[in-house]
Amino acid sequence: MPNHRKNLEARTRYDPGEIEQRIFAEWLQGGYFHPPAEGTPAQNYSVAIPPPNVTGALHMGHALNGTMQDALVRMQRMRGRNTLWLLGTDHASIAVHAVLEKELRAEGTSRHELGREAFLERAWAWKEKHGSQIVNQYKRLGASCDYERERFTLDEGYVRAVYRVFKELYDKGYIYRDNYMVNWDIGSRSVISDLEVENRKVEDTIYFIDYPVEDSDDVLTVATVRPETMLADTAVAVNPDDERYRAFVGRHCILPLVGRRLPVIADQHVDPEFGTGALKITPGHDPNDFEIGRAHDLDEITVIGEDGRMTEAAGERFAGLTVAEAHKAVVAALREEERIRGEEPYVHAVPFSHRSGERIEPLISLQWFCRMDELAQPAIEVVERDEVRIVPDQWKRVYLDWMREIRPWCISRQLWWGHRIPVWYCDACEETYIAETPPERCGACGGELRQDEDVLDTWFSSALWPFATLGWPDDTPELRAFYPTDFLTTARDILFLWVARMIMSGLEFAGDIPFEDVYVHSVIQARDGRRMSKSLGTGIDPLEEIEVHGADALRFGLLAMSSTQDVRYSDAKVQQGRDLANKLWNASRLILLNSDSGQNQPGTNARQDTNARQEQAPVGVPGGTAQGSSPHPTRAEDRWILSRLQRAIATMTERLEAYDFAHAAQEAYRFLWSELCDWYLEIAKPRLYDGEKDAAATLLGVLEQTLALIHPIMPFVTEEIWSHHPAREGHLAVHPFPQADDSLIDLDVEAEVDEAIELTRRLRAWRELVGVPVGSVLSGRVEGADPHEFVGRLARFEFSSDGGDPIASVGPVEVLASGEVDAAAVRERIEQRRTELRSEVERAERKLGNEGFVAKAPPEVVEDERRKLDAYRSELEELG
RNA sequence: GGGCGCGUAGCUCAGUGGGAGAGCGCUCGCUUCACACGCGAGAGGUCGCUGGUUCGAAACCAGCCGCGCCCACCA
Repeated sequence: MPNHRKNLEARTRYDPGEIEQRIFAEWLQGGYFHPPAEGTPAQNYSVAIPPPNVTGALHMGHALNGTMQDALVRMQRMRGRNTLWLLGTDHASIAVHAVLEKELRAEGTSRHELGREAFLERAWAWKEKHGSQIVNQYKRLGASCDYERERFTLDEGYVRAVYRVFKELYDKGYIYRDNYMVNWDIGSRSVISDLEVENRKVEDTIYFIDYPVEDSDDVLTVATVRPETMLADTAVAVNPDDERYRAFVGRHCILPLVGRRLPVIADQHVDPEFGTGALKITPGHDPNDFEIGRAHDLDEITVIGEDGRMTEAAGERFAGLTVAEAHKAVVAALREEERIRGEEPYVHAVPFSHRSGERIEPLISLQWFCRMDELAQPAIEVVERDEVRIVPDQWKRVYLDWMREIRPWCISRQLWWGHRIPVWYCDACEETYIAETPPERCGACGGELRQDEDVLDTWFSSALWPFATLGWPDDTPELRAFYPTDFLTTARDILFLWVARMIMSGLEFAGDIPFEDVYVHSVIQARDGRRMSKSLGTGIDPLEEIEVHGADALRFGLLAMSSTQDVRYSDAKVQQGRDLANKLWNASRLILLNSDSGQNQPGTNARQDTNARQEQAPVGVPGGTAQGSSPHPTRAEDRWILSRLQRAIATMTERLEAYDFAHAAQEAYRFLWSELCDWYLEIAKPRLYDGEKDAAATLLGVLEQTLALIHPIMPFVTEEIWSHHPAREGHLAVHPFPQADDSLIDLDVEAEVDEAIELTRRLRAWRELVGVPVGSVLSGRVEGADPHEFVGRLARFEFSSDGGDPIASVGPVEVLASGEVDAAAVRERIEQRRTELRSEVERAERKLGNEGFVAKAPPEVVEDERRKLDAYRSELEELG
């Protein structure tokens, strides 16, 4: 592959655009992401991706979430585990309706005009055309999902799973149908669950309205922010202990504008301190009043319809008006009758639809519900016992608090795209059938059956994701091999909507927890700290970032900026990732282009003699602990880098396993940049140029391990470089992941080389501080053995024991006078150093003079302080 | 109303009991044969405020100020 080789020689910049797509295709072709359904869940590693909406485009949340999963999945795959990362999409009822109904509106029609069947045809056509978009975008990110096992929540098999679950829950008595107070979303013309409601602060006006008491001149004044709902009032309630109203309980008010007799009832729920202490009761349009109404067996009147307009029951003056119009009209009418005693501005929380953004209309409606208490109990216990571990654990309590207060879940939706409720009604004899497959005719009377019009809440099917995707309810090889999965990554916003429900359904239907760990990651905000959102225009497109900086750069950046708390998107971190990829590329060029035996001239030795190269190359030791041909080199610096590499491997592995991605990324950066490139490569360069085999072997071994170590977070650049490595046998994606080898950690050698590095640093700093020209070589004298060779080379010093006048000392080095050194600057520097040392000595003396410190601090801390003091004193003494 | 989190260098964030850190930005100097997406050297911080615990507090405790989020049927 001469061209391949030439690329390495010619390109001084890593160019992700050229290679990412090619490499991804190679991975797919290798079949690495498509594991056989063999082995046990304990042996295997599996993750189910949080399924993105079919309508979706990859956003930063996906990118972060996907990168985290990919990093862990790749690490486990490299460790040789049979690894499945299951991918698929969610049918997302409401989102698809939003897209299609917008189209229809633009065409001047509506879904109701079109009809259910034609609408669904259109929805499927839309899905076929656009549904693969987001899947392809995950590929751009480098996500190593099993693209051959892609699932969709409306797949035939998945629908069977949903129907099975519905029927079982119904048979157990958990699912039921009831007329109940629901959150009606005017925007989507459907009921939504409590979790899809978002409370916002709203400035309203609170009106104080006089309700005359029957057969008297008395009035009861009630307070309300929604006067239009008074048309549906069926009682007035007061607190039973409220002396002011005790006499009125049992009497009646006359409802203004309507004339209805309203019983005055006593109920604990009424707060005597709030408003007037008298509460108008509207069971049809207020959740609180609904409860009171049911407790007191009050009439439930509906004056607001599902279309958001006033119904006939509102009376002919108001029927047909929108709620807002009715509000004004009722207030005007009450004014006319002089019933309004007062009004005040009032700020309070008002429910809005999370989806459509419209104000929720609470009303009574016939819907399907699922009782949750019994399902919740085991799901509470597994989290209490940490069988499902929620990380970080503050979210454990949030989960438990919510689960312990769980309420029935309204699962029906007045939409068409989704799982149609598997219930059939016989109009002739009023029989009801709940079945997994549609029954032919009514078993009782032989009459025609009509299926329920509604579909299930999308989250009802998402709740089954970890096992339904593996083939449940059938006993499939996939299910046996990969369930339960290992972990789930998610942002906190779907902890209740999705995570809790998966745990409940996993335990109930698949007989086990769906995953062992739940990692709750940060939310990435826009650069200015606002929420990233399409509607605000604050979104940052991950694909654009990939286009500009490369997938590895984005991946590194996202991991590096991630946290357990919200963080602002950091362009700097993505650039850091890009720079790191480039650094790795160039460091690799240095190593690879100079590690062939014989010719070392970069650019002139496009050798094709691969056999020869392999002979001298460090062959990967089986098991993936390749360390070069000589795992225990004799030179200190070689042993130093190997020792440091083991630490980097250990740290990075540990951080990844702890879901601490930011520190894992930082460790990769630190090791590669600061230790390998800044020091070791500079130290080893001359030996590399000289064709010294030990140096080349060490470097090739370190490179191999470094590439493998970093591959989980930056898969593309590492794979590309690996393709140039002489030890390469297959793709890095399935290369053994490095394991820290403690036998290579050498504390003595680390201390020795660190000391030499520190000396180099000090000499360089000293030169700059006293203004020595960059190019000039200074003379230095050292007592005893010379420092390591690289100290003089990198700091531009020549050491000898010959004579000469010392003009300054830097550590163990006496700097000898020369024309390059300005004596005045040196004196100034010495004075500066003296000041530094004096303050250090003073600080240490003060600390050691504190009796409490010496008596109570741990001895090693005190000892450490003494050592430092001695060192400062002796240096000060040397300076005179 | 209840709960959670945050306030550290100009910016974005680490650091949870023993001398304040990173990246970016800034200053100075370098066309050093891997990389200017680079190399070397620097400047920059009363760790929100007030009290307390401790020999020792950015860290632990209490209160306050500011910001954010979640849950909640006071109309």
